[in-house]
Amino acid sequence: MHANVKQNVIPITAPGLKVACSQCNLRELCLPFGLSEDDMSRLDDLIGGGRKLKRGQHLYRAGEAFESIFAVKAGFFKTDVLTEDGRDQVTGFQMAGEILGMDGISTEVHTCNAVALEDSEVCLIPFTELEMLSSQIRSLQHHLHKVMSREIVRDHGVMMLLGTMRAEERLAAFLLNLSQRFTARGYSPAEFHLRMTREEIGSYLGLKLETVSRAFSRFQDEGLISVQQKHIRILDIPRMKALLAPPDGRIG
Amino acid sequence: MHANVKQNVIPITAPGLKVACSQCNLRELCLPFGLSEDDMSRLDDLIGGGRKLKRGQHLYRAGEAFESIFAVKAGFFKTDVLTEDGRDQVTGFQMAGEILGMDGISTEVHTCNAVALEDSEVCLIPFTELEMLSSQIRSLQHHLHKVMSREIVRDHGVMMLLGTMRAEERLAAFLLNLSQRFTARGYSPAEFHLRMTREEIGSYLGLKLETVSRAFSRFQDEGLISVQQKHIRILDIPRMKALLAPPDGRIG
DNA sequence: AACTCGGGTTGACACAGATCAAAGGGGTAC
DNA sequence: GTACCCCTTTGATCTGTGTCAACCCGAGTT
Repeated sequence: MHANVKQNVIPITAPGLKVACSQCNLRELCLPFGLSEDDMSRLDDLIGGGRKLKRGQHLYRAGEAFESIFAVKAGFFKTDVLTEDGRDQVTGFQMAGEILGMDGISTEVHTCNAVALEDSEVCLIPFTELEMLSSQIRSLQHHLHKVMSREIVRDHGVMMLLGTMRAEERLAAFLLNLSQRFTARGYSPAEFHLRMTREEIGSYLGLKLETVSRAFSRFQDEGLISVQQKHIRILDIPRMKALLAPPDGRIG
Repeated sequence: MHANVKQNVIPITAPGLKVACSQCNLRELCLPFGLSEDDMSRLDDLIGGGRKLKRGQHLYRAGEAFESIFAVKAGFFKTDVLTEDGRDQVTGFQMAGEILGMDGISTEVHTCNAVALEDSEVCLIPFTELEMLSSQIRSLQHHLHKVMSREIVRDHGVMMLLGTMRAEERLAAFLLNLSQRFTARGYSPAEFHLRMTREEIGSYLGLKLETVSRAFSRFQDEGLISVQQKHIRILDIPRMKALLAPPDGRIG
C-alpha cells in the first residue's frame, strides 16, 4: 500500500540538494538580504539542508518543540491555528523567500500549523545558531528584526481587513496582495494559479467558502477578473484597487 | 490659556524621573526579564528618560520616523492603523510592562498610531542602541526576539477572534484577556476599569459600538458581569470562559 | 442648580453574509 | 479509460450585526 500524500508525515529530507544562499535566486527577498559574500557563507554554514515536502504535508504542527525557522525555497504554504473547540483560522499563505515559524520563538513551542499547499522545499534555519551568528553580524541581526517586524505589520493589515472590510473588498485586497507578491518574484502580476481552496481563502478572509465563490463570480461578471477554477487572471487592476477605497471617499 | 489635554502634542519629558530597570516593579514583565543585575544596569544606561503623556496624547503617529521602541511604565495605550479612505482599526491595547512600537522596525517608519488612553508614562528605548547591546547580551537578544514573537502570536489570536467568533464570543474573549493581564500585574481578575470607549472596543473587535453595548447589556442580564459605564465586574468567570467553547463542542 | 456635551443604551428595521441544499466539473487513482 | 471524490458554483432562505434614530446619563462648566 502506498503512503497517501495527505497522510505521509515522514519528513523527506534531501541533504544532498543543499543550495548555498549565495547561489539562491531568492537571496534578495530572503534572510540573507544585504549580507556580504563573506557573511552569507557564514549563514550558509548554519543553514541545514533543504527539506522537501509533498502537498498536504505538515512542515510543523502546533505543540511541537520550536527549534528552527524556515525559509520557503520553493512552493506554497499555509499557516493556521485551531482552538480546542474546533475553530480553524488560516493566518497566512507563504511563498518563496518568505520565513515561516517565528510564532514559535516566544514559547519555544509552535503555536500554529504550517502545511505545504503544493510540493515544496524549505531551508531549515536553526534558531539558536541564527541568534549566535546574528550577534556577530549586525546586518543579519537587523534584517532578522525587520523580518519579524514585517510579520507584525502584515498581521495588522489582516486585522484591518477582517475588522473593517466587506466581503468583496477582502477578496480584492487578497488578490492584489498575491499579485504584488508574485510580481516581486518575477511572475505575472495579472495571471496566477491559486494554490489554496475557496475554503482556505474564506478562512483567511473571515468568510465562508460560498461567499468567496460568489465574490469571484461577481468579479467575473463585472469583467474585473476571469476565473477558471484555481486559475485567476486580473483583467482590470486599477478598478480592482478602486474597490478598496469605497465610494464615500475620504471622510474626516 | 491652559493647554487642552487632548490637543497638547508637546512631549512632556521628565528626565529627572528616570527609574532604573533594576528598581522597576515591572522588570519581570518587561524587556529586562531574565537579565543579571550587571546586564540590567547596561540596559539602564541606554534607556532614555521616561516620557509622560496626558490622556489623548500621541506617543507616535503613523508616518513618523522610527527610532525607539517604548515600554509602558504606567498607564494605558491603544494602537490603531488607518487607511487613506478613512477606515480605522484598533490593533491593540497596551498596559504596563508591554512594549510599543515594534511595527516601525521593518521600514524605519511607524505604521500605526499610539495614543495614551489615560495619563501615562513610557520608557524610551533607542532601537539601534538596543540592537548593539543585545548583540553583546545573549539573554537580552533572546528576550527581545521572544517579545516580538509574542506580538506575532497575539496578533494571530486576534485574527482568530475576528475571523471566527461571533459578537458575544469576541467580547468575552476580550474581557478574559484583560482580566488575565490585570491579574499578571497584581490587580483583581474580576473587577477593573475600562480605559477605552465602546467605539474603541468595537473597532478592536470588528464590531460597531452599538453591538458592543448590547453584548455588555446581555451579559449583565444573564448575570455574567455587572457593568456601570466603564467599571466592569466579572461575576462568573467560568461561565464566561465557557462562552468561548460553543455548545456543539469539539467536532472534528 | 441648570446647561452642555460626549459617551452609552435601547429600539426598529435593513441587509450582507451565513446556512442549507443541490447539482456540476475536474483532477486523481485505479 | 473510467469512476469517484472533492472542490466549486448557484439558488433559496435565515439571521446576526449594521444602520438609523431617539433618548439617557454623568461629568464638567457656568
